[in-house]
Amino acid sequence: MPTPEELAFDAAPIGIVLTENRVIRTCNLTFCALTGFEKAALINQSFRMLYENDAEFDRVRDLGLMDLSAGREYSDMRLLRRADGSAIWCRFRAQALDIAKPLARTVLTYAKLSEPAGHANLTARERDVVLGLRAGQTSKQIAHHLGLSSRTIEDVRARLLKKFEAHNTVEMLRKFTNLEN
Amino acid sequence: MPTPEELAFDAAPIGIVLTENRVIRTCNLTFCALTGFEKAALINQSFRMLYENDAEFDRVRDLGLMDLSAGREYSDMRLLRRADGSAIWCRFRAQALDIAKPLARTVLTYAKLSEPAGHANLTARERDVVLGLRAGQTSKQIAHHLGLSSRTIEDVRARLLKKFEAHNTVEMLRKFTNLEN
DNA sequence: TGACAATACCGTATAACTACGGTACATGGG
DNA sequence: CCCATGTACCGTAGTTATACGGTATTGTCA
Repeated sequence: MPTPEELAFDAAPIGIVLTENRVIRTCNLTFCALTGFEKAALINQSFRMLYENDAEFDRVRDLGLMDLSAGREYSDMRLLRRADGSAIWCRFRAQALDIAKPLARTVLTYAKLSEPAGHANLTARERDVVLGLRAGQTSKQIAHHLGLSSRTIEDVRARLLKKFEAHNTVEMLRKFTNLEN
Repeated sequence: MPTPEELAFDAAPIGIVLTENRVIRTCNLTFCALTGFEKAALINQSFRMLYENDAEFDRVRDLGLMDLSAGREYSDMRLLRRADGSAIWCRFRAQALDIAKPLARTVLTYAKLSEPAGHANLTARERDVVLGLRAGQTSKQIAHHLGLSSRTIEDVRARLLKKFEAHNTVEMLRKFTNLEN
């Protein structure tokens, strides 16, 4: 009988790995499915097995150390080597448990990159403006907040109205909220 | 003394939530930090508390049902409401534990959208080409595989060389691998 | 040597996003 | 009634990515 935490860990929509000094201590089923390895083939193995060669393995080590040592998460796009030798693009995230010894215990997540991202694929600027609109700000207020011309905000708003096939902001925000109809 | 799975669950670089019929059964510390709520304030509460209003809550329910019922993960970009009333943009992912009853037990993940994404911010097309190059394919072979002109692949390769400040493919792939120097 | 590959340029073209200028019109509140 | 706001157009301009055409040079391998 698994605990709720174990359930969530194993069935999470992304791959999760706990490493100790770059040795895999545990991983979830999603990570096994991503890599194509059995869980037993991963546990207590060096992460080296998921890299092409020693050089690659050595170089990635120092990659996010600065962020991890500062308690920040580290993230990049990288390839995950699968059991059959193929590789898939993933969004990689890492978080250190002890910022004094970042590699002593690290939690890594791998999420397959799908890119089209589905329904509302908003740009960073569009997300800025949606945030302002939801807060009830006028174009001029949003513009001031972002250091832009209010004219530009109106352009972004027009693009948002078009993307959501809405005729006014209220309708757009409603359609945004349910992301469908 | 937490198990390795509990450690990985709590310290994962993304927020993880287990819901049962849209009631939060458990979540990790990262999700608490994202929302600004204490864990005790979230457990056994309806997910409703993380939405602006009932209408929004009702509408998002059916959003990814088709994917979840098919055993696929569902993913979109959405806002997460925080305890202080502010909202942050997240990459949202959902996976059903039982595809017959998708909402009975669902694991949700929330990852803050940072966008610049760090070091090598490759486009989908650039990732296609990197995959081919790593497999030792020539431009013509990659082009054929992607249904494009080999000339276009050469353009993408040129862009990759520029992005990585490399003078040839081998150097580029080396710099790509360690994502730094 | 001759074919093929990679690199390095030249050019064109389209699309999306960003950012700004102007004008016009409707609507609602002080 | 005026002014602010939102919506809807017109325009320009720059960037990036995509996709393709050409040519030229170098280098390697059979």
